Amino acid sequence: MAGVRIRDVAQHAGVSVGTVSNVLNRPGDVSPDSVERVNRAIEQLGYVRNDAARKLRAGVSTTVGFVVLDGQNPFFTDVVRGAEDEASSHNLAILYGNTDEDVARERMYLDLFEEQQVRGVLISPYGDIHSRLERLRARGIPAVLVDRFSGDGRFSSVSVDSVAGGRMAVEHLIGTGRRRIAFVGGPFDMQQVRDRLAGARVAAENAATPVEIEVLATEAPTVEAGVVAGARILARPRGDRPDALFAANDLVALGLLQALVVDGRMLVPDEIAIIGFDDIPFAGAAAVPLSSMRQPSRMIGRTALRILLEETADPDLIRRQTVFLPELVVRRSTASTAAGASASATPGAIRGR
Amino acid sequence: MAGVRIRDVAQHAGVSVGTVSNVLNRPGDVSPDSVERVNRAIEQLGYVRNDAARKLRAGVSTTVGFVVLDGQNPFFTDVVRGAEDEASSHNLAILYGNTDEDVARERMYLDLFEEQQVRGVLISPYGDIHSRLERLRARGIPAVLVDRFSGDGRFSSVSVDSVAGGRMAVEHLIGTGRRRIAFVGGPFDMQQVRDRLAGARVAAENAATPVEIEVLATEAPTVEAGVVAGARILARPRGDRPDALFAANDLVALGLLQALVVDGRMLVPDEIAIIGFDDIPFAGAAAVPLSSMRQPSRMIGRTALRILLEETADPDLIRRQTVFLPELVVRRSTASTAAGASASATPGAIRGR
DNA sequence: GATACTGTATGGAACGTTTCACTCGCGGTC
DNA sequence: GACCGCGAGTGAAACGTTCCATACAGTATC
Repeated sequence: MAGVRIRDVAQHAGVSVGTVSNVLNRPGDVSPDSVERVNRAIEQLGYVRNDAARKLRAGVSTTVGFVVLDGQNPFFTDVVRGAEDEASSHNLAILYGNTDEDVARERMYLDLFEEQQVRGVLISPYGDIHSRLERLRARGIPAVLVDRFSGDGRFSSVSVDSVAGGRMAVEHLIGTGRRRIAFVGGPFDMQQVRDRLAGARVAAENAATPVEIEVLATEAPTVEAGVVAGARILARPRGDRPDALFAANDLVALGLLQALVVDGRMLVPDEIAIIGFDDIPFAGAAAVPLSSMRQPSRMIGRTALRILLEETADPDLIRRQTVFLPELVVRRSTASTAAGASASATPGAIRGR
Repeated sequence: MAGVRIRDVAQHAGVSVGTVSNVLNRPGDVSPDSVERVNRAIEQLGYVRNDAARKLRAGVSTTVGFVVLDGQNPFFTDVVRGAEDEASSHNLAILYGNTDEDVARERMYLDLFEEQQVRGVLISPYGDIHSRLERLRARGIPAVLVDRFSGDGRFSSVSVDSVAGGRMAVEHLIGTGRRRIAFVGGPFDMQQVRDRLAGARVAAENAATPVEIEVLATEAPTVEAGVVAGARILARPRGDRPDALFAANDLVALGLLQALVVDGRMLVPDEIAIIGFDDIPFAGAAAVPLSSMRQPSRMIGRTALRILLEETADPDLIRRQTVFLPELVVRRSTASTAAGASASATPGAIRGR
């Protein structure tokens, strides 16, 4: 179809096929004169390297797979963006797969990527795929876990310290005077969800005055699930409601926010505070600007890809867990009740008429 | 590296290499008995097809490229999701590239995808790449434009009628009693931006009472640019401000919304109405829930991929432009001044205390 | 009984690159 | 002047599939 092969270039430039290949891959080993002639021929004929043949013979791939848990989540699109930046600087393309928390899809993409013989796989895992990843590695395809700590150290990982994040979030809530705190999120087979709750509990236990953490499980960490959970909270008698919500991520928090309106009156932050996790770009633009735990998402992507490349270069490289610390970003959704009046002074705060 | 090749499978199953290949590709042509034996051997040996070799020989690729203008924009992540769904049902993987409105990146990804010999390319173009795409097509790689109408019909395209959308948006604004309308967006070398403005002008001209459309150009269709534009509007004396803003997309609209707060008082919708475009999931969760023109984003992705596959099957297929009509979604950000009091009855509306 | 046909299965060529063992010329060294 | 080493280039094998021409056995047709 394409028509112009390396052989044509060689002929046109008056050199052998091998020399053209050398120009392409190790220009230093070829005389400047030949390099020049070959490059001109490539230019003139519009030659484009056939990656399939290259991959077949050299066994080296120019693509990296990225299996993402939730591609709609701005946090992940940021992570992907970081990985993409790093990848493009190495002339790699990204094979992208969105699992939407579906084990079957996850497996499908890993199969697909294995057939493709990608250079490596970045994955924010959902199901238990350790053995699947081991098999990939046995075939020379390393994997790096993204947004998940690899507890047993079998794989390198890049993540944020969710336990610390959970602790910081709840410490902040307690610091603003909240005492009846609920954790809203799920499913609990997601490591991050468990960790954030665990951190929350640590903060609760360490508090000077006793604090209880109630758990409101959601089916998924999505806006819709947040809305549902918010409605359930509203359905309770007033005195029985929590006075602060720690959402497993910003999507859930945004859903809660949407739901917590009674008779046109927004309960946040005066009756109920909300803090999310991720600090997605939309958190600050929400109905009530959302406090959140910021993750260095692009950096996570970049770092993960870099580690992946190091492991492709040396498969026996010792695994390492990279953990970033999240950063508390305070906005109006956790303004303390006492300071409620002064909240209107907060930039970007919204006071109704 | 992988180790187990089709030859091993053949040996293990006691058939020839050709037969295994037939089982893999045309199981109907092989006796049930052989199919069974081969499949068992594949299972036992853990054989995985080498896609590079397959692609090299058969000349058929199992990946599709998707070059996206702005991967952070939820509209595009939705479109990608739609394409991905369709792709995975054909056992295709998506090579993903985010150009971020950068001509160099755009070209880089097209080069990369050409080397990869993808089955086809889905692209929301930024620069002028018609000739580049023609060349791809000449090499057997068709392309379908996404979110952009192909005026000259050289390529198939899937998009939303931006002119109609712009018209509907401004008609709505006029219907709520606004008269001094500004269009906020840019850059104007983006087709969609131009079209939306053109539609807005049509609505303004058709209005019973004369309406002026002011144009506030932004550098990019982003939240940040929206914030900047909003600040510029605020800087004007009150009487000189528009009473309605039509933003080129929801990101810009969200930025405007963030900026339009004076002394803690939100000017939207009472003094200034805002309507966006795309109806991204976060539009409804914004500070003031955002009216917007909804695009069937997933459907756009699905459709584009389907058309692409049809064109790979028959390259001489006549090009076609698929255009969806956007849908007006009214929320609080365009509540009419007169009806302002009743706005609190709108579900999800937020009234301050 | 010869012929044609059908359903299966086979072996080997071909896809376009990379890589490796090799050749060739040339200048330097003993 | 024989030998060595080196830089530059060559030619052919190999990567793991797919596909095609072919073979073969069995059955239907005349």
